[in-house]
Amino acid sequence: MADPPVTLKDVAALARVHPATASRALNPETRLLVREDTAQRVLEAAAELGYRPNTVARSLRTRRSHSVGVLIPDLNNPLFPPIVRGIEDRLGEAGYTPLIVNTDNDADRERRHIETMLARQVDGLIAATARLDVDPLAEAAAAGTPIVLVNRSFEDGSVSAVTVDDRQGISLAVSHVAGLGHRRIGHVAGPQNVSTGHRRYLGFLEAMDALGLDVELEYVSFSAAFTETEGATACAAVLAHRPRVTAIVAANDRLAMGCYDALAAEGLSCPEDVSIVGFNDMPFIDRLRPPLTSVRVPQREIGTTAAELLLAQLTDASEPPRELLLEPSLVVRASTAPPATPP
Amino acid sequence: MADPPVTLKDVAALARVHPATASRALNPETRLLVREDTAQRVLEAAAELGYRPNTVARSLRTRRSHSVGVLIPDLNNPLFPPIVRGIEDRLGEAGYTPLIVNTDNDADRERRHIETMLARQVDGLIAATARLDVDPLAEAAAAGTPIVLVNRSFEDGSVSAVTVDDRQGISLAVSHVAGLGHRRIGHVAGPQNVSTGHRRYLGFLEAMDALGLDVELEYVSFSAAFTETEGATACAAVLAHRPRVTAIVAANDRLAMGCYDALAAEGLSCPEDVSIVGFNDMPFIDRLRPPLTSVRVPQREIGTTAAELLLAQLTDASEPPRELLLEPSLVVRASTAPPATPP
DNA sequence: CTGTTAGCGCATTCAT
DNA sequence: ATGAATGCGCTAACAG
Repeated sequence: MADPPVTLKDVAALARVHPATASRALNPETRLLVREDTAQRVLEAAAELGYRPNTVARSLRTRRSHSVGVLIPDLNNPLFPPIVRGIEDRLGEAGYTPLIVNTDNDADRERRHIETMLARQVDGLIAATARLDVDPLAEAAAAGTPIVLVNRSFEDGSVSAVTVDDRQGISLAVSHVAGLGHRRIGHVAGPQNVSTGHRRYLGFLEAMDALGLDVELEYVSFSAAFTETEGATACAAVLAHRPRVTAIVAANDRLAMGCYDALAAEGLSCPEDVSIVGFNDMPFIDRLRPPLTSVRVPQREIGTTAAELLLAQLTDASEPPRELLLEPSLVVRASTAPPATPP
Repeated sequence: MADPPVTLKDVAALARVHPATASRALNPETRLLVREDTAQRVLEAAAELGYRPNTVARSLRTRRSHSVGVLIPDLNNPLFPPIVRGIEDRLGEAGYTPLIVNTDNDADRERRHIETMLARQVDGLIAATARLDVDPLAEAAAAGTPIVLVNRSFEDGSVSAVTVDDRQGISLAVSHVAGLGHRRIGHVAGPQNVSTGHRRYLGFLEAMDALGLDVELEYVSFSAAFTETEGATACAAVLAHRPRVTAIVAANDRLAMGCYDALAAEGLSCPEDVSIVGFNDMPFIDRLRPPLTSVRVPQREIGTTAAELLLAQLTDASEPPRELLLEPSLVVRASTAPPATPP
């Protein structure tokens, strides 16, 4: 059942060498220090015994765990799994293991998780959490832990970050509906204490301005969370204003779904009465009625890029922090159409 | 920047005790062995220095990593994140950390991941992977690693498992449409080399039989994967047969979505011409047109239960393997209705 | 109740 | 090219 695990010493004994030699032979980095044939003997002995190096012991000795903490708000949000996959795949290539946790964007949870991760001697952190107020991460960063932020950044640029160009994304959305002929364009904004919510709101103002369109304050409504019900509430507020908007850019897909609900409640239809654009291009969003036009973000690439940045820092501690901006794109579907002209 | 980390020895020195005493004072389990006031002194010293126990060193000494490997086919499949959350939350309460990996149901990937996890000295494994053929897990089980299977089980019952009662789930679906008056009921089955696909197919045959309904072989079509396109293909095959089915039970929601496509391609509508039932009750499936009737699986509970079973084994090695069957339920929405009676 | 001693498995000096 | 010695940080067994 549970045989005593095979250790380096066992391998060394079978190969009739000193454990130190076995260690050198087994480690690709140091194999050249060992004579070819003895190295071979060690390898064979290891294979025969089914030797599996004890990563824990190695970490204790080398002070590198080859593990990375990954902080995610909530894996149930379909936005994150692809990012996590990207991180996992890239880290895996480099021999690193991710420790994935959900923080629910809760400062306490986040702090506890960071604490246990540091106790587990993670070599670095990748954080996709989005609080702008309280921030346990900043402490870890200050303590010298290599960190890469995802979808957000620190004001002072002291920490590496990979973000999507939210402003450009919103600009794509606004330009699209403007190009269809819409002039009264509303915005169902996300919560402003979340970085994406805030940036997309700013992006909306900018984009409208750049196109020479006026932003009616009544055409902008803020939601308290990225949920359908919040989206519906905010959208209803926008729809109440006259003359009514003919297009709404939502700060994300779930808010956009809420917009669908609000339209339905008003007896309006999309895109005939109001065009809707979402953000994120969630899985299955193309199966809504109507299929949602949405800004696509390169989620997997976000993950691989973040891992890449972190690996660079882990490999070379002198690597300076870098901020990368990834490009979104627009996926046009059936929720947007030219505005109806009064008969 | 990177101060030398605070060790137990530092704490002991400040508290003017031996490191072993400090260790005892810091560990809740052994604190009672230390006099109240000295324990207090140690705690204060630890707090003052910001001591953080080195989990790696502890693991090496105690031979317990307090970590658990979690093998998931693919986090992008919305079925799994809730399960993972359940696992994470329950394990976390007990002081365990999950190591989550995606296997893509690929035997090689799975084997590699298991290998690195064992090298990292995980105390046990939770596996939600579903291959019925090749199986790297069995080896680990044989080697004495505590394992809990999710959504599948070994034939011999030698390993703990928590599964959903697929047969009952399908039975709920079949009974529902039968209760609406349907008699010609089809099944878009999943791949038969995946446990859920196979069990749901058997469940369909059983349920039909139990209701005294005949299974026309032409009303059953097997898909090669749980995807929309496969579902559409399989569904088209079923629809081709005359007299046409009036209801279809799909082996999961994505296949059901494919059924929607196939119906649309035939100019048929749901539920007027054909009722459709899915399985899993995926997020946002209620927002399809029509909202899909589906068998709901208690995903989070699957996770917590699996964690519970594993913790029991970790706490007491003599704990025998147990197989738990969780109950699904039916969520009725608008994709099912009584069959149309010919005018 | 506390100090002493020892060693978990490994990688890295330093000798030879 | 290999062996010997040492210690990463911690906890368990044994004294006292």
